[in-house]
Amino acid sequence: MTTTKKAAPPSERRTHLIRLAADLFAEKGFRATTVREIADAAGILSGSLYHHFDSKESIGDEILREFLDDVVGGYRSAVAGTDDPRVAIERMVRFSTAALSRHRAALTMLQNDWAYFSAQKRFAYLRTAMREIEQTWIDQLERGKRDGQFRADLDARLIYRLLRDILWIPTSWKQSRGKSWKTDEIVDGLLRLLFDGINAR
Amino acid sequence: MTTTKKAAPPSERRTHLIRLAADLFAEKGFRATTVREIADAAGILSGSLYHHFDSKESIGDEILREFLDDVVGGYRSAVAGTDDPRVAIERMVRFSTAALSRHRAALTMLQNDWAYFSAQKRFAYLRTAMREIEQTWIDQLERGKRDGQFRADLDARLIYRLLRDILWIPTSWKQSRGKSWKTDEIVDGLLRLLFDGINAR
DNA sequence: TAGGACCGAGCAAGCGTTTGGGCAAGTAGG
DNA sequence: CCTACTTGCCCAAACGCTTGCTCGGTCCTA
Repeated sequence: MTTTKKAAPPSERRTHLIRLAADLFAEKGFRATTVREIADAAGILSGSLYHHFDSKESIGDEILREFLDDVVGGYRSAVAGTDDPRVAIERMVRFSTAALSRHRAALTMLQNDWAYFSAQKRFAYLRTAMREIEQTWIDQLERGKRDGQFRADLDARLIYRLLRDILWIPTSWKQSRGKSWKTDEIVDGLLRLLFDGINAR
Repeated sequence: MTTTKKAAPPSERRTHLIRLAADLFAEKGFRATTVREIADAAGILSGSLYHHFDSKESIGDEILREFLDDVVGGYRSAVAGTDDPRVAIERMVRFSTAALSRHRAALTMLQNDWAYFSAQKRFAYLRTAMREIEQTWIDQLERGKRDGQFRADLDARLIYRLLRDILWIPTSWKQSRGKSWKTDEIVDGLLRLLFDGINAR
């Protein structure tokens, strides 16, 4: 026996089911979504899901992995091409908003059910990836301080923490009734706020 | 029969139980916390809780009401004393961070279980209060624009949305391992970021 | 005729809640 | 001072329902 029991053969149907599940996770969170709801969305019975997945957690696992791979890869290439921290940060901000809207489900899951996931060994890679992401941000902020481009009294870690959480805020606005902003408007407003603040002059 | 069945007599024990429940809600959210966990924390059986409350929702209701009363009242008196929008906003920011750390449970509940609560008539006051809060912020921001104190191209509603979510971010950092910031550091960093951005000069 | 996709029915565990009763501390009445 | 009754708090056991998941069998397609 050299193979694992169920290594996740990526059939077309399976991929579609994950997308359906992700849509539900994006709105209600992971724990608050039931397997029966997922099955309903797919037009099958809940038990039939287990022909494709060996557990509900496996679905969540795949969604989270895809998200983190995307983000980590994007950040690496964002800082690769330049040594101007302001440029790098703007790239990271723009990439983040795009990536986050691509992975709304992962975001909601991390926000609502972080305690649930991070407590399991199976999801240890969450912490690993988060650490690399944090380091990338801090490196750029510190570099900007040394260059004299950013304020010298800046607490890089504090700013990172704020930014990290700020960046994924607009993602949760998608279905807000009334006027809604385009992604460009949001990211521009955000960048302006980040670099210059709200003061005139 | 002229009185309601169970109008919530505020006994001492009852108040204590609410506090215990709030601590759990603050860490796991409302739906993810079970009545048995609350009872365990109090050293009693789950059924015994129903001597004090008629439902789990009633506990949540009381926590949310207290929070919103606090915030709405605080904002009213924050804008009352001055007609300088920059002063008013700084007051609101400082008051918010204080209030939010006083009501961590309510915050987590609104963040994790907003869809659950806002769908029920019983919690209609949530939307009402939120609307007043939003209007208060927007009024001050618009006033600052007219004064020429804030950038004229500022989207007040967008900035409010960002601020609202940004402000309650640090509250979720309470038990972050490693270095943790004092509330003053956070709010100062936040105010600096808000007004001036991260750029030098 | 073999295999992938699904059904139908059900399981154990966990959920919020109900019910009936026990036990101690107070408060009258004789 | 003893008794009877109320009141506040809690236990023990269970209810009906939902949860994630299992399993044998059936259908369709190739």
